[in-house]
Amino acid sequence: MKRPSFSVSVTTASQLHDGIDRLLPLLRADASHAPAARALAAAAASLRPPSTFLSNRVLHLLSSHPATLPDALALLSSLPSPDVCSYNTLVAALARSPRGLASARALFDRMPLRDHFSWSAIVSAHARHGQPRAALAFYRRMLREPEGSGADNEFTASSALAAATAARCVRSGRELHCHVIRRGIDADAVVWSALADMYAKNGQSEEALCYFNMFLRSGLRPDRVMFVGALSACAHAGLVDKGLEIFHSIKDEWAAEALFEIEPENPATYVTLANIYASVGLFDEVENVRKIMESKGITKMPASSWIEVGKRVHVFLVGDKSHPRAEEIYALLKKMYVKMREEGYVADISFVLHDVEEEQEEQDIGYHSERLAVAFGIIATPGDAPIKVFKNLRICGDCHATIKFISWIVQREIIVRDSNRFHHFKNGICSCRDYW
DNA sequence: TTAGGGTTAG
Repeated sequence: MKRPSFSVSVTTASQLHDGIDRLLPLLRADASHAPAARALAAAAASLRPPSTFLSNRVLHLLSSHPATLPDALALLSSLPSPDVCSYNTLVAALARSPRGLASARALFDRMPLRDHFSWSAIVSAHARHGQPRAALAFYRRMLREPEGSGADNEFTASSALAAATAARCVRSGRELHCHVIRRGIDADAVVWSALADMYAKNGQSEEALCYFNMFLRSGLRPDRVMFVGALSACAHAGLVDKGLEIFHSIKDEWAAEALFEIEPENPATYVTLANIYASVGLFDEVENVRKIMESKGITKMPASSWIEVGKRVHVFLVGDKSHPRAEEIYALLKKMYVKMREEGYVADISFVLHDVEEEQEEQDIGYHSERLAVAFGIIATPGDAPIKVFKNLRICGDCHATIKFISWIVQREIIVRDSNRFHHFKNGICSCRDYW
């Protein structure tokens, strides 16, 4: 396979910055870009006047792959007075490398000054390298030091929580949880994930799932780490149904996003995604999808249904009242709904995308175009003829259930051809047997 | 004015 090529022929600072931006992802993925990174570093070193910002970015570049990490260390020791940011870059890079903990620690100890970046790097370094108690000790030391109390934030706290979990130290974990609340740094997605993981492993699955719900309530999309936490909470507590529900929502989210790669211009792609968001209560995301469609000028075809009566085609939209016999149509549907309720039927409003009051939702769904067409068919055609309705989009689940019911009440055969297939409704049963 | 730090089953 052809590799993206990269050549260095840069002179100005802005060109060097641009070069770093382009080279960083390449080097991360592939050590064969190491020579290019070294050439860029050499060019940056010869730049006059020297720039601290640029040399720190070069440090970041070189430390992004184990192959050039020694170059980064050499560069650091060649700098006359490396600032706190230069040190932090290397401490974090060493902490990421498999055997770099001792060197990270040595460098941390040598630092003339430390800030919250330094502390979170050293705490997470120990947690990551299987030394959670040392990580907690660093966190406590940080809180004691004059420079350290200001360094206590979401980053250090999430590392400390993970360390308490790894150390199986329930008491430290609880203390940290209280501490985080007192400090007001508990409104953070990564802290939530760390807390969820901690409670899942403490055997408090309900508590763990609270954090998953926090993601949903706050309109944030749970990321892969949160999903892992929520699923393992379910696994530990034997919450099979809840676990499956979460699992399916992941699979649906992944599939819908893959659709954008394949068919970014197809309105159905957006509608599918919006439906999935709506089904898990992420109404902010539903609204976002709508806005994206609007900004791209992608419009969804409005749903319409039609029926041929007396050599004329009668077309209906949702909530349509323009038909001359609209009053009779709505009266008939209302009568049907009363009967349905008597039979214990409850409208399934999950098919409505908007986050509005429930009653309004029931009304929206109650007058979908296919029902209007079916109702018109009942009042406008003789009692023994089948009612044939067409719809440009797929029939909705609640309409499907309703038309089944209507076919039973009025004892008429109703045929609905939607964008996917034919549905033959007779005696309260559909030919698709509810599978379509 | 920039840049550097966090959470993870099986």
